[in-house]
Amino acid sequence: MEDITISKAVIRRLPRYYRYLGDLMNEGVERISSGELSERMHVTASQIRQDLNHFGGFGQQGYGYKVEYLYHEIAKIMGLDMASHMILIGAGNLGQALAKYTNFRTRGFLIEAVFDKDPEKIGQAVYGDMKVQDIAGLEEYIRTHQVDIAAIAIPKEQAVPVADRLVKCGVRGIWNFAHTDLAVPDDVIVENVHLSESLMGLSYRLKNSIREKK
Amino acid sequence: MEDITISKAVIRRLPRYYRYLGDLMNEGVERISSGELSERMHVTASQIRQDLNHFGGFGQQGYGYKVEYLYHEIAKIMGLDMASHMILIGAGNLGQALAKYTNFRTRGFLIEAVFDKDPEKIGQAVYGDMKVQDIAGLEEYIRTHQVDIAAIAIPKEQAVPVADRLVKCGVRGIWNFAHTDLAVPDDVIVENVHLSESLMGLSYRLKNSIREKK
DNA sequence: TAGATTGTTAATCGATTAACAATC
DNA sequence: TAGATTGTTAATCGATTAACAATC
Repeated sequence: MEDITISKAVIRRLPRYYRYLGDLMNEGVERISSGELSERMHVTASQIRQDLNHFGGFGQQGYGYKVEYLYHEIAKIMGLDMASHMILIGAGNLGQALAKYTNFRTRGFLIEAVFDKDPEKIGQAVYGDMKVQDIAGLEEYIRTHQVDIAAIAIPKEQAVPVADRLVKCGVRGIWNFAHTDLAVPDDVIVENVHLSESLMGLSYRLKNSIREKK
Repeated sequence: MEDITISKAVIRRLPRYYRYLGDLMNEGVERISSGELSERMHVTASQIRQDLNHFGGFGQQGYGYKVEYLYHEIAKIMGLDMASHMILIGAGNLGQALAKYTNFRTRGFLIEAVFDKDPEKIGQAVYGDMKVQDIAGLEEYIRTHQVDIAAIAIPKEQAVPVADRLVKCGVRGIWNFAHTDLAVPDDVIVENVHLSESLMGLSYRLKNSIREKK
Protein backbone atom coordinates (compact mmCIF):
# COMPACT_ATOMS: atom_id res chain seq x y z
CA MET A 1 0.00 0.00 0.00
CA GLU A 2 1.49 3.31 -1.03
CA ASP A 3 -0.25 5.25 1.70
CA ILE A 4 2.95 6.90 2.81
CA THR A 5 1.97 10.40 1.88
CA ILE A 6 -1.57 10.98 3.08
CA SER A 7 -1.42 13.85 5.49
CA LYS A 8 -3.04 14.15 8.88
CA ALA A 9 -5.16 17.02 7.57
CA VAL A 10 -6.77 14.83 4.92
CA ILE A 11 -7.44 12.03 7.39
CA ARG A 12 -9.10 14.42 9.78
CA ARG A 13 -11.45 15.55 7.05
CA LEU A 14 -12.53 12.06 6.00
CA PRO A 15 -15.00 11.49 8.86
CA ARG A 16 -16.59 14.82 8.08
CA TYR A 17 -17.12 13.88 4.44
CA TYR A 18 -18.55 10.64 5.70
CA ARG A 19 -20.97 12.43 7.97
CA TYR A 20 -22.21 14.76 5.24
CA LEU A 21 -22.61 11.89 2.81
CA GLY A 22 -24.64 10.01 5.40
CA ASP A 23 -26.90 13.03 5.81
CA LEU A 24 -27.31 13.27 2.04
CA MET A 25 -28.28 9.62 1.87
CA ASN A 26 -30.91 10.18 4.52
CA GLU A 27 -32.25 13.05 2.48
CA GLY A 28 -32.49 10.70 -0.47
CA VAL A 29 -29.91 12.54 -2.55
CA GLU A 30 -28.38 10.14 -5.05
CA ARG A 31 -25.64 12.16 -6.67
CA ILE A 32 -23.65 15.21 -5.72
CA SER A 33 -20.95 17.29 -7.37
CA SER A 34 -17.90 18.56 -5.55
CA GLY A 35 -19.36 22.04 -6.10
CA GLU A 36 -22.61 21.32 -4.29
CA LEU A 37 -20.86 19.47 -1.48
CA SER A 38 -18.46 22.37 -1.23
CA GLU A 39 -21.33 24.76 -0.50
CA ARG A 40 -22.80 22.53 2.17
CA MET A 41 -19.55 21.86 3.93
CA HIS A 42 -17.92 25.23 3.53
CA VAL A 43 -14.75 23.87 2.05
CA THR A 44 -13.50 24.38 -1.50
CA ALA A 45 -14.58 22.02 -4.24
CA SER A 46 -10.95 21.76 -5.17
CA GLN A 47 -10.07 20.42 -1.75
CA ILE A 48 -12.82 17.83 -1.88
CA ARG A 49 -11.64 16.52 -5.24
CA GLN A 50 -8.02 16.65 -4.17
CA ASP A 51 -8.76 14.80 -0.93
CA LEU A 52 -10.82 12.07 -2.54
CA ASN A 53 -8.29 11.51 -5.26
CA HIS A 54 -5.73 10.50 -2.69
CA PHE A 55 -7.72 7.30 -2.46
CA GLY A 56 -8.82 6.82 -6.03
CA GLY A 57 -11.19 8.21 -8.59
CA PHE A 58 -14.64 7.85 -7.07
CA GLY A 59 -16.40 10.30 -9.33
CA GLN A 60 -17.46 10.49 -12.89
CA GLN A 61 -16.71 13.42 -15.18
CA GLY A 62 -19.74 15.46 -16.08
CA TYR A 63 -21.82 13.71 -13.46
CA GLY A 64 -20.33 14.02 -10.01
CA TYR A 65 -20.25 11.45 -7.24
CA LYS A 66 -22.76 8.77 -6.39
CA VAL A 67 -23.58 9.51 -2.77
CA GLU A 68 -24.15 5.98 -1.56
CA TYR A 69 -21.14 4.58 -3.38
CA LEU A 70 -18.82 7.27 -2.07
CA TYR A 71 -20.23 6.84 1.42
CA HIS A 72 -19.38 3.17 1.46
CA GLU A 73 -15.99 3.71 -0.12
CA ILE A 74 -15.02 6.20 2.58
CA ALA A 75 -16.28 3.76 5.20
CA LYS A 76 -13.94 1.14 3.75
CA ILE A 77 -11.04 3.56 3.67
CA MET A 78 -11.55 4.27 7.36
CA GLY A 79 -11.90 0.61 8.16
CA LEU A 80 -15.55 0.83 9.16
CA ASP A 81 -16.41 -2.20 7.08
CA MET A 82 -14.97 -4.36 9.80
CA ALA A 83 -15.86 -4.25 13.47
CA SER A 84 -13.22 -2.95 15.88
CA HIS A 85 -12.93 -4.83 19.12
CA MET A 86 -12.35 -2.45 21.97
CA ILE A 87 -11.70 -2.50 25.66
CA LEU A 88 -12.03 0.37 28.06
CA ILE A 89 -9.69 1.11 30.94
CA GLY A 90 -11.35 3.17 33.64
CA ALA A 91 -14.97 3.00 34.77
CA GLY A 92 -15.16 6.54 36.12
CA ASN A 93 -17.63 9.13 34.90
CA LEU A 94 -16.11 9.48 31.47
CA GLY A 95 -15.47 5.76 31.09
CA GLN A 96 -19.06 4.96 31.97
CA ALA A 97 -20.27 7.50 29.45
CA LEU A 98 -18.10 6.01 26.72
CA ALA A 99 -19.22 2.48 27.53
CA LYS A 100 -22.87 3.43 27.39
CA TYR A 101 -22.61 5.41 24.21
CA THR A 102 -24.51 3.44 21.60
CA ASN A 103 -23.34 5.52 18.67
CA PHE A 104 -19.92 3.90 18.62
CA ARG A 105 -21.50 0.49 18.62
CA THR A 106 -23.62 1.21 15.57
CA ARG A 107 -20.48 2.27 13.71
CA GLY A 108 -18.79 -1.01 14.51
CA PHE A 109 -16.72 0.14 17.47
CA LEU A 110 -17.54 -2.49 20.06
CA ILE A 111 -16.50 -1.97 23.65
CA GLU A 112 -16.46 -5.52 24.91
CA ALA A 113 -14.79 -5.25 28.28
CA VAL A 114 -14.26 -2.60 30.94
CA PHE A 115 -11.46 -2.62 33.49
CA ASP A 116 -10.87 -0.69 36.68
CA LYS A 117 -8.74 -1.15 39.76
CA ASP A 118 -11.32 0.19 42.21
CA PRO A 119 -12.86 -2.72 44.20
CA GLU A 120 -16.03 -0.66 44.58
CA LYS A 121 -16.48 -0.60 40.82
CA ILE A 122 -15.41 -4.13 39.97
CA GLY A 123 -18.45 -6.30 39.33
CA GLN A 124 -20.76 -3.36 38.62
CA ALA A 125 -22.74 -3.56 35.40
CA VAL A 126 -21.90 -0.80 32.92
CA TYR A 127 -23.83 -1.65 29.80
CA GLY A 128 -26.16 -4.58 29.29
CA ASP A 129 -24.58 -7.49 31.08
CA MET A 130 -21.03 -6.15 30.71
CA LYS A 131 -19.47 -5.82 34.15
CA VAL A 132 -16.38 -3.97 35.28
CA GLN A 133 -13.45 -6.35 35.57
CA ASP A 134 -10.42 -6.17 37.81
CA ILE A 135 -7.57 -4.60 35.86
CA ALA A 136 -5.34 -7.31 37.26
CA GLY A 137 -6.91 -9.54 34.64
CA LEU A 138 -6.03 -7.22 31.75
CA GLU A 139 -3.22 -9.35 30.31
CA GLU A 140 -5.26 -12.53 30.57
CA TYR A 141 -8.17 -10.91 28.76
CA ILE A 142 -6.03 -9.61 25.90
CA ARG A 143 -4.37 -12.99 25.52
CA THR A 144 -7.74 -14.64 25.06
CA HIS A 145 -9.62 -11.99 23.09
CA GLN A 146 -9.01 -9.84 20.06
CA VAL A 147 -8.38 -6.24 21.10
CA ASP A 148 -7.93 -3.70 18.33
CA ILE A 149 -8.34 -0.54 20.36
CA ALA A 150 -8.04 0.25 24.05
CA ALA A 151 -9.66 3.42 25.35
CA ILE A 152 -7.86 4.90 28.35
CA ALA A 153 -10.02 6.97 30.67
CA ILE A 154 -8.05 7.07 33.91
CA PRO A 155 -5.95 9.72 35.67
CA LYS A 156 -2.73 10.61 33.90
CA GLU A 157 -0.41 9.08 36.50
CA GLN A 158 -1.92 5.66 35.90
CA ALA A 159 -2.25 6.07 32.17
CA VAL A 160 1.42 5.69 31.36
CA PRO A 161 1.99 2.31 33.08
CA VAL A 162 -1.33 1.01 31.77
CA ALA A 163 -0.38 2.00 28.24
CA ASP A 164 2.87 0.11 28.67
CA ARG A 165 0.97 -3.00 29.72
CA LEU A 166 -1.34 -2.69 26.74
CA VAL A 167 1.53 -2.30 24.33
CA LYS A 168 3.36 -5.22 25.87
CA CYS A 169 0.30 -7.38 25.23
CA GLY A 170 0.25 -6.33 21.59
CA VAL A 171 -2.52 -3.74 21.55
CA ARG A 172 -1.78 -1.42 18.64
CA GLY A 173 -4.51 1.22 18.94
CA ILE A 174 -4.92 3.51 21.94
CA TRP A 175 -7.66 6.09 22.35
CA ASN A 176 -6.23 8.26 25.08
CA PHE A 177 -8.40 10.49 27.24
CA ALA A 178 -5.77 10.97 29.95
CA HIS A 179 -4.08 14.37 30.08
CA THR A 180 -0.68 13.14 29.16
CA ASP A 181 1.28 12.11 26.12
CA LEU A 182 1.98 8.42 25.86
CA ALA A 183 5.36 7.24 24.63
CA VAL A 184 4.76 4.15 22.54
CA PRO A 185 6.66 2.21 19.87
CA ASP A 186 6.34 3.28 16.26
CA ASP A 187 3.81 0.65 15.32
CA VAL A 188 1.32 1.68 18.00
CA ILE A 189 -1.18 4.39 17.14
CA VAL A 190 -2.33 6.82 19.79
CA GLU A 191 -5.28 9.12 19.24
CA ASN A 192 -5.52 11.73 21.95
CA VAL A 193 -8.70 13.37 23.19
CA HIS A 194 -7.56 16.10 25.52
CA LEU A 195 -10.76 17.72 26.69
CA SER A 196 -9.11 20.34 28.87
CA GLU A 197 -6.97 21.44 25.96
CA SER A 198 -9.99 21.72 23.73
CA LEU A 199 -11.62 23.92 26.35
CA MET A 200 -8.52 26.09 26.65
CA GLY A 201 -8.49 26.53 22.90
CA LEU A 202 -12.08 27.71 23.08
CA SER A 203 -11.19 30.03 25.92
CA TYR A 204 -8.36 31.54 23.91
CA ARG A 205 -10.45 32.12 20.83
CA LEU A 206 -13.24 33.57 22.91
CA LYS A 207 -10.91 35.95 24.66
CA ASN A 208 -9.33 37.03 21.42
CA SER A 209 -12.48 36.80 19.31
CA ILE A 210 -10.92 34.71 16.66
CA ARG A 211 -12.87 32.24 14.65
CA GLU A 212 -11.13 29.23 13.27
CA LYS A 213 -8.98 30.27 10.40
CA LYS A 214 -9.78 27.03 8.67
CA MET B 1 -5.29 43.86 19.66
CA GLU B 2 -3.43 42.79 16.55
CA ASP B 3 -4.17 39.14 16.99
CA ILE B 4 -5.37 38.78 13.44
CA THR B 5 -2.70 36.43 12.29
CA ILE B 6 -2.25 33.75 14.92
CA SER B 7 -3.02 30.47 13.26
CA LYS B 8 -5.15 27.66 14.52
CA ALA B 9 -2.07 25.45 14.64
CA VAL B 10 -0.32 27.71 17.12
CA ILE B 11 -3.39 27.97 19.33
CA ARG B 12 -3.74 24.22 19.42
CA ARG B 13 -0.18 23.92 20.64
CA LEU B 14 -0.51 26.45 23.47
CA PRO B 15 -2.32 24.13 25.90
CA ARG B 16 0.35 21.54 25.33
CA TYR B 17 3.13 23.98 26.19
CA TYR B 18 1.12 24.89 29.23
CA ARG B 19 0.86 21.28 30.30
CA TYR B 20 4.58 20.64 29.93
CA LEU B 21 5.44 23.82 31.80
CA GLY B 22 3.12 22.75 34.60
CA ASP B 23 4.91 19.41 34.78
CA LEU B 24 8.27 21.16 34.88
CA MET B 25 7.09 23.36 37.73
CA ASN B 26 6.02 20.29 39.66
CA GLU B 27 9.47 18.85 39.10
CA GLY B 28 10.93 22.02 40.53
CA VAL B 29 12.62 23.07 37.30
CA GLU B 30 13.09 26.83 37.29
CA ARG B 31 14.42 27.58 33.85
CA ILE B 32 14.34 25.82 30.51
CA SER B 33 15.73 26.49 27.07
CA SER B 34 13.78 25.97 23.88
CA GLY B 35 16.28 23.21 23.12
CA GLU B 36 15.55 21.24 26.27
CA LEU B 37 11.81 21.73 25.96
CA SER B 38 12.10 20.66 22.35
CA GLU B 39 13.53 17.31 23.40
CA ARG B 40 10.82 16.70 25.96
CA MET B 41 7.96 17.64 23.71
CA HIS B 42 9.27 16.26 20.46
CA VAL B 43 8.81 19.47 18.55
CA THR B 44 11.57 21.63 17.11
CA ALA B 45 13.13 24.33 19.26
CA SER B 46 12.57 26.67 16.37
CA GLN B 47 8.86 26.08 16.49
CA ILE B 48 8.72 26.71 20.22
CA ARG B 49 10.50 30.04 19.89
CA GLN B 50 8.47 30.99 16.85
CA ASP B 51 5.20 30.12 18.60
CA LEU B 52 5.99 31.99 21.79
CA ASN B 53 7.14 35.04 19.92
CA HIS B 54 3.70 35.47 18.46
CA PHE B 55 2.74 36.65 21.90
CA GLY B 56 5.84 38.50 22.95
CA GLY B 57 9.40 37.89 24.08
CA PHE B 58 9.13 35.75 27.17
CA GLY B 59 12.68 34.51 27.16
CA GLN B 60 16.10 35.89 27.82
CA GLN B 61 19.04 35.47 25.47
CA GLY B 62 21.72 33.21 26.79
CA TYR B 63 19.47 32.02 29.59
CA GLY B 64 16.24 30.54 28.30
CA TYR B 65 12.77 30.81 29.76
CA LYS B 66 11.71 31.07 33.37
CA VAL B 67 9.31 28.15 33.75
CA GLU B 68 6.92 29.67 36.25
CA TYR B 69 6.78 33.03 34.49
CA LEU B 70 6.13 31.46 31.10
CA TYR B 71 3.52 29.18 32.62
CA HIS B 72 1.56 32.09 33.96
CA GLU B 73 1.96 34.13 30.81
CA ILE B 74 0.52 31.33 28.71
CA ALA B 75 -2.32 30.98 31.19
CA LYS B 76 -3.08 34.68 30.68
CA ILE B 77 -2.91 34.34 26.92
CA MET B 78 -5.47 31.54 27.06
CA GLY B 79 -7.67 33.50 29.43
CA LEU B 80 -7.16 31.14 32.35
CA ASP B 81 -6.52 34.02 34.71
CA MET B 82 -10.24 34.66 34.83
CA ALA B 83 -12.93 32.13 35.61
CA SER B 84 -15.22 31.06 32.76
CA HIS B 85 -18.84 30.68 33.67
CA MET B 86 -20.33 27.69 31.96
CA ILE B 87 -23.62 25.95 31.55
CA LEU B 88 -24.21 22.47 30.28
CA ILE B 89 -27.04 21.37 28.03
CA GLY B 90 -27.78 17.69 28.34
CA ALA B 91 -27.58 15.53 31.45
CA GLY B 92 -27.06 12.24 29.67
CA ASN B 93 -24.04 10.03 30.22
CA LEU B 94 -21.57 12.38 28.66
CA GLY B 95 -23.14 15.47 30.21
CA GLN B 96 -23.02 13.92 33.67
CA ALA B 97 -19.38 13.01 33.16
CA LEU B 98 -18.52 16.57 32.11
CA ALA B 99 -20.42 18.06 35.05
CA LYS B 100 -18.63 15.83 37.53
CA TYR B 101 -15.21 16.34 36.10
CA THR B 102 -13.30 18.35 38.68
CA ASN B 103 -10.33 19.06 36.45
CA PHE B 104 -12.15 21.76 34.53
CA ARG B 105 -13.17 23.41 37.76
CA THR B 106 -9.61 23.66 39.02
CA ARG B 107 -8.64 25.38 35.77
CA GLY B 108 -11.35 27.98 36.23
CA PHE B 109 -13.98 26.44 33.97
CA LEU B 110 -17.03 26.47 36.19
CA ILE B 111 -20.11 24.54 35.16
CA GLU B 112 -22.77 26.33 37.16
CA ALA B 113 -26.00 25.01 35.73
CA VAL B 114 -27.18 21.92 33.88
CA PHE B 115 -30.24 21.75 31.66
CA ASP B 116 -32.20 18.90 30.18
CA LYS B 117 -35.68 18.45 28.78
CA ASP B 118 -36.24 14.99 30.23
CA PRO B 119 -38.68 15.19 33.20
CA GLU B 120 -37.00 12.13 34.70
CA LYS B 121 -33.72 13.98 34.91
CA ILE B 122 -34.97 17.40 35.99
CA GLY B 123 -34.39 17.90 39.68
CA GLN B 124 -31.71 15.20 39.92
CA ALA B 125 -28.46 16.26 41.56
CA VAL B 126 -25.45 16.10 39.25
CA TYR B 127 -22.59 17.56 41.23
CA GLY B 128 -22.71 18.86 44.79
CA ASP B 129 -26.03 20.59 45.17
CA MET B 130 -26.30 21.46 41.48
CA LYS B 131 -29.54 20.02 40.09
CA VAL B 132 -30.69 19.48 36.53
CA GLN B 133 -32.98 22.29 35.46
CA ASP B 134 -35.78 22.27 32.92
CA ILE B 135 -34.39 23.56 29.64
CA ALA B 136 -37.54 25.67 29.36
CA GLY B 137 -35.84 27.98 31.82
CA LEU B 138 -32.71 28.39 29.69
CA GLU B 139 -33.40 31.93 28.52
CA GLU B 140 -34.38 33.08 31.99
CA TYR B 141 -31.15 31.65 33.44
CA ILE B 142 -28.93 33.31 30.85
CA ARG B 143 -30.69 36.63 31.37
CA THR B 144 -29.91 36.54 35.06
CA HIS B 145 -26.46 34.93 35.06
CA GLN B 146 -23.20 35.39 33.27
CA VAL B 147 -22.64 32.59 30.75
CA ASP B 148 -19.37 32.59 28.87
CA ILE B 149 -19.47 29.08 27.51
CA ALA B 150 -22.28 26.59 26.93
CA ALA B 151 -21.40 22.93 26.53
CA ILE B 152 -23.81 21.03 24.31
CA ALA B 153 -24.07 17.31 25.01
CA ILE B 154 -27.37 16.31 23.42
CA PRO B 155 -28.35 14.41 20.25
CA LYS B 156 -27.57 16.25 17.03
CA GLU B 157 -31.19 16.89 16.05
CA GLN B 158 -31.72 18.92 19.20
CA ALA B 159 -28.33 20.59 19.13
CA VAL B 160 -29.06 22.96 16.28
CA PRO B 161 -32.19 24.60 17.76
CA VAL B 162 -30.58 24.76 21.19
CA ALA B 163 -27.53 26.47 19.75
CA ASP B 164 -29.84 29.01 18.11
CA ARG B 165 -31.46 29.72 21.46
CA LEU B 166 -28.08 30.14 23.12
CA VAL B 167 -26.87 32.51 20.44
CA LYS B 168 -30.08 34.50 20.63
CA CYS B 169 -29.48 34.99 24.33
CA GLY B 170 -26.00 36.26 23.67
CA VAL B 171 -23.86 33.25 24.52
CA ARG B 172 -20.65 33.58 22.53
CA GLY B 173 -18.81 30.36 23.31
CA ILE B 174 -20.11 26.90 22.46
CA TRP B 175 -18.39 23.66 23.28
CA ASN B 176 -20.13 21.26 20.97
CA PHE B 177 -20.19 17.51 21.58
CA ALA B 178 -23.11 16.85 19.23
CA HIS B 179 -22.25 15.17 15.92
CA THR B 180 -23.18 18.06 13.77
CA ASP B 181 -21.80 21.36 12.63
CA LEU B 182 -23.47 24.40 14.13
CA ALA B 183 -24.11 27.43 11.96
CA VAL B 184 -23.57 30.48 14.12
CA PRO B 185 -22.86 34.18 13.54
CA ASP B 186 -19.30 35.32 13.09
CA ASP B 187 -18.85 36.53 16.64
CA VAL B 188 -19.78 33.20 18.20
CA ILE B 189 -17.01 30.66 18.72
CA VAL B 190 -17.72 26.97 18.39
CA GLU B 191 -15.25 24.36 19.53
CA ASN B 192 -16.23 20.91 18.35
CA VAL B 193 -15.45 17.65 20.09
CA HIS B 194 -16.54 14.96 17.70
CA LEU B 195 -15.69 11.72 19.48
CA SER B 196 -16.88 9.43 16.70
CA GLU B 197 -14.69 11.26 14.23
CA SER B 198 -11.71 10.97 16.51
CA LEU B 199 -12.33 7.22 16.71
CA MET B 200 -12.66 6.94 12.95
CA GLY B 201 -9.35 8.76 12.56
CA LEU B 202 -7.76 6.22 14.86
CA SER B 203 -9.37 3.41 12.90
CA TYR B 204 -7.97 4.77 9.65
CA ARG B 205 -4.46 5.13 10.98
CA LEU B 206 -4.60 1.70 12.53
CA LYS B 207 -5.77 0.13 9.32
CA ASN B 208 -3.12 1.91 7.30
CA SER B 209 -0.42 1.83 9.97
CA ILE B 210 0.31 5.47 9.77
CA ARG B 211 1.54 7.43 12.70
CA GLU B 212 0.71 11.09 12.91
CA LYS B 213 2.85 12.94 10.45
CA LYS B 214 3.07 15.82 12.89
C1' DT C 1 -22.73 16.47 -29.73
C1' DA C 2 -22.60 20.04 -26.02
C1' DG C 3 -22.40 20.68 -21.20
C1' DA C 4 -20.88 19.48 -16.96
C1' DT C 5 -17.73 18.04 -13.81
C1' DT C 6 -14.00 15.26 -12.63
C1' DG C 7 -8.91 14.18 -12.09
C1' DT C 8 -4.66 16.32 -12.06
C1' DT C 9 -1.11 19.63 -12.87
C1' DA C 10 0.53 24.24 -11.76
C1' DA C 11 0.40 28.42 -8.80
C1' DT C 12 -0.26 30.27 -4.46
C1' DC C 13 -0.33 30.55 0.10
C1' DG C 14 0.94 29.50 4.79
C1' DA C 15 3.40 27.04 8.19
C1' DT C 16 7.67 24.91 9.65
C1' DT C 17 12.52 24.77 9.92
C1' DA C 18 17.09 26.65 9.53
C1' DA C 19 20.27 30.19 10.19
C1' DC C 20 22.25 33.87 12.45
C1' DA C 21 22.65 38.44 14.37
C1' DA C 22 21.35 40.51 18.76
C1' DT C 23 22.01 40.34 23.52
C1' DC C 24 21.80 38.64 28.16
C1' DT D 1 34.48 38.96 28.05
C1' DA D 2 32.97 34.39 26.18
C1' DG D 3 29.21 31.31 25.85
C1' DA D 4 24.64 30.40 25.43
C1' DT D 5 20.31 31.07 23.77
C1' DT D 6 16.84 34.01 22.29
C1' DG D 7 14.20 36.74 18.72
C1' DT D 8 13.69 37.18 13.99
C1' DT D 9 14.64 36.94 9.19
C1' DA D 10 15.25 33.87 5.29
C1' DA D 11 14.74 29.26 3.13
C1' DT D 12 12.19 25.23 2.76
C1' DC D 13 8.56 22.44 2.82
C1' DG D 14 3.79 21.12 2.49
C1' DA D 15 -0.96 22.01 1.96
C1' DT D 16 -4.56 24.58 -0.32
C1' DT D 17 -6.48 26.72 -4.24
C1' DA D 18 -6.86 27.67 -9.10
C1' DA D 19 -6.88 26.27 -13.70
C1' DC D 20 -7.77 23.33 -17.33
C1' DA D 21 -7.42 19.26 -20.17
C1' DA D 22 -9.68 14.77 -20.11
C1' DT D 23 -13.93 12.52 -20.43
C1' DC D 24 -18.47 10.97 -19.12
